[in-house]
Amino acid sequence: MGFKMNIGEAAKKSNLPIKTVRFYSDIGLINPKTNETSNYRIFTNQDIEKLLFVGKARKFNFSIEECRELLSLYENRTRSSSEVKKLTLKKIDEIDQKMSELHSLKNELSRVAKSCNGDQRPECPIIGFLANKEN
Amino acid sequence: MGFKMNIGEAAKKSNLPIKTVRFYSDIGLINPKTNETSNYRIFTNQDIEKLLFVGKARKFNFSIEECRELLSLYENRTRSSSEVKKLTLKKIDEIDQKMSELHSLKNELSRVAKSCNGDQRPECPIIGFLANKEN
DNA sequence: CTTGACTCTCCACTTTGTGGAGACCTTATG
DNA sequence: CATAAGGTCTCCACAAAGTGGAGAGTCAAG
Repeated sequence: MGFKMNIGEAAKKSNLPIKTVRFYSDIGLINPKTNETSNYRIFTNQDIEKLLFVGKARKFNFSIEECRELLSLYENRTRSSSEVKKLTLKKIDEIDQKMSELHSLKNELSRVAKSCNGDQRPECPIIGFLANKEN
Repeated sequence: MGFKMNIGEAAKKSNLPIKTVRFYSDIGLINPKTNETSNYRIFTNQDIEKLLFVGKARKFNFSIEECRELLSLYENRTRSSSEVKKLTLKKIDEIDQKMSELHSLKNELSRVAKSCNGDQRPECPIIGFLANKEN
């Protein structure tokens, strides 16, 4: 029987807002026990581990559903590591995609921004560019 | 008096889904007239211009509220182009920020992915990495 | 007149939480 | 023991930017 704690301490230990911990509990990402009389959630160190895990994975752009998946891999250590790697490589791919999109976005915006003198006169090539049907 | 059309044609001409056009109309980004008897929205070529403008700006990561702002500059040509340029440069800054975030994200993920052999064995350094409190 | 295509409004759902209201529980203090 | 403070509960609403569907009304053609 490990250490038990309420949601406040769980939040502190996992570096997550209380609201977020409650949310993760609501959607079943973690399943803390409940004190039947007080209705308070009871967190174990295992729950904290999971919360830390999720907090980290979320920072790395894994979605909640992906976290759920990773969590099940995390819990079931008999599964192969290839599944985890697959998910991670997919994430890297998505990041690459996003980066190249942002790159061309920036190029186009920089181009029009450069062509705009940014003075008090009303003529603005940015507006013209955005209003143009073509391109 | 220019050409008038219903929402279906407006959507087609602006390359936006009908639902989206209706949504933009609901939030007052555009203000098509309404046929009082049929309750159908009536779009002019001016409205199409605006929709194209917004569609373009949205692609360039301008938020709806920014579009609203740009639209007012677009309508009021007496305003200075410096406001438009300011908004655009802010966008470019945000894109830079996002890109550097994604960059470090990718670096870390690539690092752990490389260290994972991705075979059938349960040991997985990615899981270990994500589960680690530190870092 | 009826059929089919089009449009209307209203509601729900998406994602990942955040904020608040009102009620309940626990602990400490007087 | 009573009360106050602080912690927790559930439920509802909101964020952005739409998307999907239900049920009803409209329009044009055959």
